Amino acid sequence: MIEPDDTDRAILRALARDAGQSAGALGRRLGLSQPATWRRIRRLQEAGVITGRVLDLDKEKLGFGVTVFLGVKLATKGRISLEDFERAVTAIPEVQTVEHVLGMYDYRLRVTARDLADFERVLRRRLMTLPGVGNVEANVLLSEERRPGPLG
Amino acid sequence: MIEPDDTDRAILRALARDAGQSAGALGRRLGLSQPATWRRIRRLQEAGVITGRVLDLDKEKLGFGVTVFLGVKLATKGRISLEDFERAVTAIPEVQTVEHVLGMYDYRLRVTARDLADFERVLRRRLMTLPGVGNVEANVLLSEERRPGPLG
DNA sequence: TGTGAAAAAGTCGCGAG
DNA sequence: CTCGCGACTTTTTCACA
Repeated sequence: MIEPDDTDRAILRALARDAGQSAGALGRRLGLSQPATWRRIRRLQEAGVITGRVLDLDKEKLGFGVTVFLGVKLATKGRISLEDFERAVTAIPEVQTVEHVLGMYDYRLRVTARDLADFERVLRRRLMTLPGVGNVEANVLLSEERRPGPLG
Repeated sequence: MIEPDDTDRAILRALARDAGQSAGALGRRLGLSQPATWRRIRRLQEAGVITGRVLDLDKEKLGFGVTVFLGVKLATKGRISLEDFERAVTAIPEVQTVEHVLGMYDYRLRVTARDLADFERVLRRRLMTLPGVGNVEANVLLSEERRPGPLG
């Protein structure tokens, strides 16, 4: 575990809001020179704290208006079963996120489809036929708000 | 809804993998000139398809080793109740994501804490006291894999 | 759309605190 | 060990064909 100081935290906080801003503008706001700011960002990258920059896309405008969360309970839970399930679910392009969890479900999936008819197709032909699936529960996404998190 | 062509989709696909790469390098790979690539990116931004660039952080290295998903069922579901709940939950810094969903639960929350003891504190003092909460179900995150999604 | 150029940002080395 | 300064490189951004 790494120990970023307050300045690093301020940088992460700012970049978490908008990763597109320049190190110079950020440094000016923090009273730091551009190279110093840039060096800290790179240090955070090399330390593995920043693992990457990702695009935030409006999926509705791309024609994917339906997002469904699936809670999956496996029927058989040997090690082979877990690996089989993960390999099979990873091959489904509509699955955006695979979360292995502890609790009422074994896996939680985030699935994106063009519409409900498209989702039904994915559900019936790909998801329900996944190896080892016991019970499946679905929640349709109405709206979502992402927040900075504890370090923000 | 927007109609991006194949080139736009290739750009989005590439940027979804790594939003940090330059328009020039991307254009070279796609056989497009640098300004043309950049103009397409900016057009996608202005069209609202690209809503932002976000940092991908390793929360464990920042001392937040525990992520828990909460499924929340409200006891009372009037419009006022929803707004009260959303306002209260948004004020909790440990809550990273608030998803309003349809199904077995009314809301799904992604909560980050330093460890299980810290999570218990948040759960007892902040989450269980949220207005209108009926039933709460928790899943502890073991591992997570994000995939490019349908357009990737 | 491509080409070429200006402006801005990123990158590295050096000396100071 | 980190900062700031200056030079150098790359990228972004714009004007024009």
